[in-house]
Amino acid sequence: MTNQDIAMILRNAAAAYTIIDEKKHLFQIVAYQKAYDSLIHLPIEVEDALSEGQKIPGIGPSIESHIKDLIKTGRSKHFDSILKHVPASVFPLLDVTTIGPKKAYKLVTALKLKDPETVIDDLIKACQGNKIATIATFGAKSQEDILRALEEYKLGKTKLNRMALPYAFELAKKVEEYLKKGPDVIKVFPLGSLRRMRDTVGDIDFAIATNTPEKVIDYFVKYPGIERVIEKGPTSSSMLVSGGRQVDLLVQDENSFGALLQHFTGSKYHNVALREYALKKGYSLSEKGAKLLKERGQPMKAFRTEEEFYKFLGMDWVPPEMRENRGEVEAALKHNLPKLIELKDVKGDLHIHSSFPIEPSHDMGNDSMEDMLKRAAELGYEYLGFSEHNPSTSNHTKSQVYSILARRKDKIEQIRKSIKNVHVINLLEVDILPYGDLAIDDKAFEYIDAAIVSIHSVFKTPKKEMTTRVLNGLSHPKARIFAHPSGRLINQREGYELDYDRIFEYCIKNNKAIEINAWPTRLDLTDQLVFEARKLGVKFVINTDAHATFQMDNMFYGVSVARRGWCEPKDILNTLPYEEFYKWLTS
DNA sequence: GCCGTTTTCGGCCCGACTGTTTTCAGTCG
Repeated sequence: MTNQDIAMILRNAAAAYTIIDEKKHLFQIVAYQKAYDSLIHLPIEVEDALSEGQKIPGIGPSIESHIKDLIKTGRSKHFDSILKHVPASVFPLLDVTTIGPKKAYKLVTALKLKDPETVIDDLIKACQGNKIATIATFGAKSQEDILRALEEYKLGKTKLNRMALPYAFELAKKVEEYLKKGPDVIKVFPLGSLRRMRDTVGDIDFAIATNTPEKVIDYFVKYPGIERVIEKGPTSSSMLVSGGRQVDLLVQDENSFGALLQHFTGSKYHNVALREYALKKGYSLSEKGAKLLKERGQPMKAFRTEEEFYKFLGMDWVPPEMRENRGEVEAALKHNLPKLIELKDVKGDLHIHSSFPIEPSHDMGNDSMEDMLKRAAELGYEYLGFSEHNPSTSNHTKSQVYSILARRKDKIEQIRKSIKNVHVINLLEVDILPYGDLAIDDKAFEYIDAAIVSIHSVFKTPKKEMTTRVLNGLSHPKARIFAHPSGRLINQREGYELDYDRIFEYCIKNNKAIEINAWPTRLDLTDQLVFEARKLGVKFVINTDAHATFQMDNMFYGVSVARRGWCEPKDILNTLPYEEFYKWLTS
């Protein structure tokens, strides 16, 4: 049973309780939803976490015992007894936007839809047959809305569908440019998971400071790429834009804009933690500001900036990337938040594919070493590491591999003489083969300073063997960096399975680094695992894996992953000056 | 059912928008 499977059972149990008796089960519902969220974001398998006695947020003794039943037997008496009160056809509808547990239940019971496999299509037919409008509390308009939601669901717009961060960035940029030109727009900020730099983003959220909200919202829904208005009120609005993506807008005056920024940046659980803390201090927080609870009629305390908002609570300002309720609230109260790494701290990029004709095992870079170095200088780097893929071993004899690498070494020596403003490091991205051998032999290693090692084949290897494979690959003295460790491609490919605890332990013990790969659809290692690894003391290198000069600008995505993992400069080896970094690399 | 920020017992965020209602329920973020 996967984390996802178990999470869905928790979500369904919460929905079932909502249907059965929401008031009676209010706090179990919240608890199950929290546990669901926690499992969805858990970077390792829940089975492993529990068997090692790891604490998972939102999972206490009761839920833990039910999960253990599920893992052991595939069933849980407890969840079965909750779920049996509700037709199974309710649950698929929960992924459809605008449909929650209550509506789903009303619909499937009123229409006698029993089959979870066909419930979506059955409901579409019911809408087309005008069967919804006659159900109590439904009407013609809600029938129309449900039909549209179902059709959009069929096209891929579900509650779970999220886009990779870089696509969200591109879309947000377009909308932001439009919004900035709006009437009476004082400030525009993209917020939500985009501002927190999550690897995937659901909706694109914006906040605008203005003194004429109606005008701004009218302007918002005239966006040229709009498909339809989802909702439109006096202070907020949502629209669907082409491509089926949702853009949300909140609007507020400048004087209380700080609270709005804070609110709309989230995350939900960060905000809940803040508000629960404030309640104990006697204040109720919202996007409007802070209200003193005991003195009714008192004006709302407004905040112009986020800094003022946090300061009011006795907290330091929390960088958006940290707002996931992973302990940042406590740290901000104690004034000991980490001083997170920033883009300007990065002094070099070590994973660069140039167009040097290395006749590689995989793809080649587009631009010359000289061009890549020119860009490195513009970015203010002290050093750049070339890490082309190793020469293909199926198309070359060993001696051909040596001679290619010898030519490459000569080329690098030559460049080192002519280009003095950036230090050049002679690396190579070497495949870890299915049984853990590296793709090139010891003699070939003599032509390079050190190697990045990574997996590019046979992804479906069982966890234990995959872990051994990686550790074998890393055991070579010149193998110093484990690149894109999970192999995942966002929305395209799940990563392979690894025993990360063993990998992290090995890296710490043997002075190896884990790469944070900044390739926009990789963002690998993932931020949750960076968070765990950093706590243990793992060191990282942030690399772009650039195959062209412009891709070297992706470094900020990698820095964001590191920031979400609470990394400070000391955790990231390529913040070291050249001499120190090179010393580590070749030690 | 979870959790520890005045708490191991007694709390549990807050508000906007829509549709079908004549005062509210449901969904969302």
